[in-house]
Amino acid sequence: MTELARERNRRGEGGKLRDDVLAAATQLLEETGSEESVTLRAVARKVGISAPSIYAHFPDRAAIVNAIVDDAFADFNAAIGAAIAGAATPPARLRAGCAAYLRFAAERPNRYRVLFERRDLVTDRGTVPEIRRQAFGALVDGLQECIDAGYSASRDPFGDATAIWVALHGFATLHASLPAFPWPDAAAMLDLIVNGLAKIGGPDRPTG
Amino acid sequence: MTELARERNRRGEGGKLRDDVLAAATQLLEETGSEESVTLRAVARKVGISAPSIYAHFPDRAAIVNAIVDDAFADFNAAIGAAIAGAATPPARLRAGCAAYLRFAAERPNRYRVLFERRDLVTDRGTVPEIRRQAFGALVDGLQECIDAGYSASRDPFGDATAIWVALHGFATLHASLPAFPWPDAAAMLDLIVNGLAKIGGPDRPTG
DNA sequence: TGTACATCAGTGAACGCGCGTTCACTGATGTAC
DNA sequence: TGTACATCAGTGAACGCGCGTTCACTGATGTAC
Repeated sequence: MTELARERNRRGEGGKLRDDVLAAATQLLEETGSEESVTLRAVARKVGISAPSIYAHFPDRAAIVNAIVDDAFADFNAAIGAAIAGAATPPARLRAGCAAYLRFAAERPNRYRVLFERRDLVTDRGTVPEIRRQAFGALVDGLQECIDAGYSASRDPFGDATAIWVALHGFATLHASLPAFPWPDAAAMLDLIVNGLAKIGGPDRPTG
Repeated sequence: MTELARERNRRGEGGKLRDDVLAAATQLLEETGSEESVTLRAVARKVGISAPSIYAHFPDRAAIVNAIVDDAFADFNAAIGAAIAGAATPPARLRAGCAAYLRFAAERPNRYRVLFERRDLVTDRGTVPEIRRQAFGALVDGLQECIDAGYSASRDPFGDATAIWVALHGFATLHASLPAFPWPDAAAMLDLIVNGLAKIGGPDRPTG
């Protein structure tokens, strides 16, 4: 990650450059928030190598971006998983997961953008890899838990989880795009979203 | 808008080129969905002029994009306004406005993107122009109407309208980005969002 | 009615830039004998 | 222990591209006399 000066790897350790390239590309993306700014030449400058050296490790530019996205999902899943694990009751777990979602988006907006705001997602072929669906799965499971334990009146956990997701995503992205808007704080927004859409009477209290 | 062949405007009608440039830029943006693709040269090619001619009408590239955004908001406001005007009761008006929001986003996703997904929004200086706040204002008013008429149990129309907005936006953008996801249809989503977040008992029925 | 001229709408070439990618290469490092 | 050599990690120059912007200009059009 040093800029310019960099020692050549020893024989057999050429693979280290791959990690350095990925780290530099990630940093570039987080600094600028723009996928377009992750150019081979910018990455090479940051790592301190020449641009063509990257071809030994990635077939093309798109491969770098793709690797970053999987990394970002891994972080995201870990953050949400940790939050859920730290809460005791089903509704607390649901809330904690959603709170972690908003926290991740607020603290690392450019990393969040990579998850769900990429233009080329539309053209992705085949099925979505498990790593990119994991957090949503946890949301559905969390809501199901709330239903089973009598906290939620939801009769369609998948649909209601989808509604929660779109609201969280909408808040996360608009909040980042329009900071001047008089947003409610994240906790208040979370109450509106979770209570309203997960059909939970009040925080941590059974409904009926 | 003809590609390549284009007759020189008569004297005194040079301003027509401004409209042509704007139309071509808009078309370009709607075709590609990417603001970056609205380059002076691409616009010039589409209009059938040379690139420097644009400078007679716009000081720089950013000015073109800005003009497009205001145009897009005008369309957006008109679509929502018309939908609201066509409904009779307060909750029907609220629903119709939200439905028009999702319809606009679904039918013209790239034009919608221009409204709330621009990266450089963050750097916009000063206050947001009225034209860019109008639709949200209508949403708040619509919810207030529902409260006044006894249809909604909301006690914070501004906050609850914000929650509705983020959910609509989240659905619109994710639906466009991830078409392969098993989305509920727009009407079902609308029910979840409006009923859950506007605190309306059922469609078109007073709550208590 | 004719003509000189100002003005307007738009052109074409050029600038320097950063980009992805290719190609032939260099020079240090480890290994086989 | 010394040395020839294969391999590995990476370089530097070059390609053609599209970009925003500048500059000096052209030629048609309308107007004043």
